[in-house]
Amino acid sequence: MTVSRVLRNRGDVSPTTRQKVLEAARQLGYVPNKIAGALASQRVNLVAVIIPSMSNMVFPEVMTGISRVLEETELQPVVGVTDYLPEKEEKVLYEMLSWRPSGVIIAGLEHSDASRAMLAAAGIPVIEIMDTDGTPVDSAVGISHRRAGREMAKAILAAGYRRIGYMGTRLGLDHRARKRFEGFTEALAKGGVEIEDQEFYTNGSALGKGREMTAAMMARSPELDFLYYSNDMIGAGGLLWMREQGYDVPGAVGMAGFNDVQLLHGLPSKLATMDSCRQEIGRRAAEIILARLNGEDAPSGKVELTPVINPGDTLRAP
Amino acid sequence: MTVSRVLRNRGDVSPTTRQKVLEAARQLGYVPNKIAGALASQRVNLVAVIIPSMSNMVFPEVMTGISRVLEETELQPVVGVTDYLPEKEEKVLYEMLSWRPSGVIIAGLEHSDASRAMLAAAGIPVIEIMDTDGTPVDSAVGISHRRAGREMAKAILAAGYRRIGYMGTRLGLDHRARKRFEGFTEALAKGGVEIEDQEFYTNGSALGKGREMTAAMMARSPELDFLYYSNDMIGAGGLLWMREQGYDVPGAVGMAGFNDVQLLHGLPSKLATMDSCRQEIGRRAAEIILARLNGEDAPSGKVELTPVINPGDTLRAP
DNA sequence: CTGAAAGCGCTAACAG
DNA sequence: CTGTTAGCGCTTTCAG
Repeated sequence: MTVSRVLRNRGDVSPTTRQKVLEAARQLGYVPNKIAGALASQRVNLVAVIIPSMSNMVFPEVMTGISRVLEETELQPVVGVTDYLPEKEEKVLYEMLSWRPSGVIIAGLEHSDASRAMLAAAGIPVIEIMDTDGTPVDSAVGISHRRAGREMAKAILAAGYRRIGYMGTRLGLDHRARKRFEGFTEALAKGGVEIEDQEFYTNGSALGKGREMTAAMMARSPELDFLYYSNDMIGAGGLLWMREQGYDVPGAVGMAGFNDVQLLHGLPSKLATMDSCRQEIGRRAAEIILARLNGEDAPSGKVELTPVINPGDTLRAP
Repeated sequence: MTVSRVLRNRGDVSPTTRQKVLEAARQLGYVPNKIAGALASQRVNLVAVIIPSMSNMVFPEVMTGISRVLEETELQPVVGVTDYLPEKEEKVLYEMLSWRPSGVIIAGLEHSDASRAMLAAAGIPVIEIMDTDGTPVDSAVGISHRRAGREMAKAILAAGYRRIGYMGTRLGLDHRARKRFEGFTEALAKGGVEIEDQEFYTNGSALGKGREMTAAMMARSPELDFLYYSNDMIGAGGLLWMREQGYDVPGAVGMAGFNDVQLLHGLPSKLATMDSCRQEIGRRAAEIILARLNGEDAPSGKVELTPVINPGDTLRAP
């Protein structure tokens, strides 16, 4: 009835009636039932955002980008976490899709067949974020991690380092870290260089883990002149340790991480890193969803952003 | 019809029919419409979790606690962020309640009248978390921040420090920081000590902010022999700066923060801090929701956890 | 064990 | 401008 019109400020309603309805609603502490509304209108103002992890430094920034854009609209982000597990991703996706969101923003391009099928069949805009090395179901916004790895390798070689060690999360779980690693080794190979030592970890306090792994690696392979980390947190831990031990960084040993984590900007020494454009990825993804929903023909396909190397204090000038 | 029974494994269905239905569902890529289901059954397996911020180190851990418990049930957490703004909290709450969740977990005890009214009228379990200094709408799980402040003040006095400076977020936005500050000054007053210098900040990179503020304060008030920070991040920044400057910590100047942020465990020197029981808070809150939903008469009222001081390397022994 | 029927609380179209 | 009428896709209840 008219009430519905008032509550949604739709259609023409006389100011008098309008006031009456509004008043009554307030007095009753009325909260509309979106479930019924959604069922009737076949529209849900929710955007499903599916990410591997919450605690990771990368996600909050992506989320900020998404929120910034969505805040000015009716749309609301709803977050689901997969813990990097394909089965869990499938479950979370199923669960979210069963609420018929208006769009999906999902991290990564690697999904189980079932997940891809669901995404393709959902009939809503699907934006895969963070990565562009692969084929998106619909659209993708991110950076090429393979290229990121290559660029870093080139910068390292250009700076004259040759004996390189790598530390990172156990590959396989984290496709983007894996791709960076692949790009990295590939570009090194082109320069005739091979990684001399490597170590992988699964979990633990990142800074502390970085220290431990670095200590172990330098003990094992004292000849190394560069340490490349799959992320800034372990890299920063390693850097702290190296400084304490009195290593000449970046003179004798160079170091680099990945992500350009804001949080670490106050450390005494700044690790070389690469900005992963997290906030912009969030923003762009949300914008594409909006455009699609408005019927505009937004770029279906890939949007590849260009990460920039920040040499910090741990990469000597070429 | 029968299909519904199969998909929910409810009621008696012959294995034959069951198989047929399951097969058909898979082939069609059927994803049930929870909207319709929820409308019909008047039940929604969602728990609204409303928190001030995502990037804050505190939230992910609370979320972990909640997820751990909820994972073994039908219930799913859905997160809303308020940015510490009461108006936004109101909006987010309204939005979430309009989806008729099974329960609400919301940070803090301070809410607008409208928010409290909504929570009270929702007719679902409402758990206010993090804080117990105040009157909950329904139940509360957390620590007493006033007491936390007092305990830290006592420990500082016991260690013999007397000339104390405070740095933290601008009070008023963050009620829990405010309460800690109040408890802190109160206990100091009992010991005949007053804060000699204080500084508040609004935003910025936490470690970096800590450095800046600390530098400014030590320049302004070189007589200080203790620095108390409203959180570990700015405290850690301050500590790094103090070490660089060659201060004798904790000999000449003691320092302490709050939260016991895991992330910082790899720093060269460990700030004295107080564990805020974040994961346990999440766990307990979720458990209460579950118990309530199962009709058990779970503790309505407050559950106060006891934070423990971790002296780290920046608080000398008494 | 399986089918049929009646809504859940709203929106969307259409009459007044 | 305002009321009426059908559903939305499920669950629930009640008969077969």
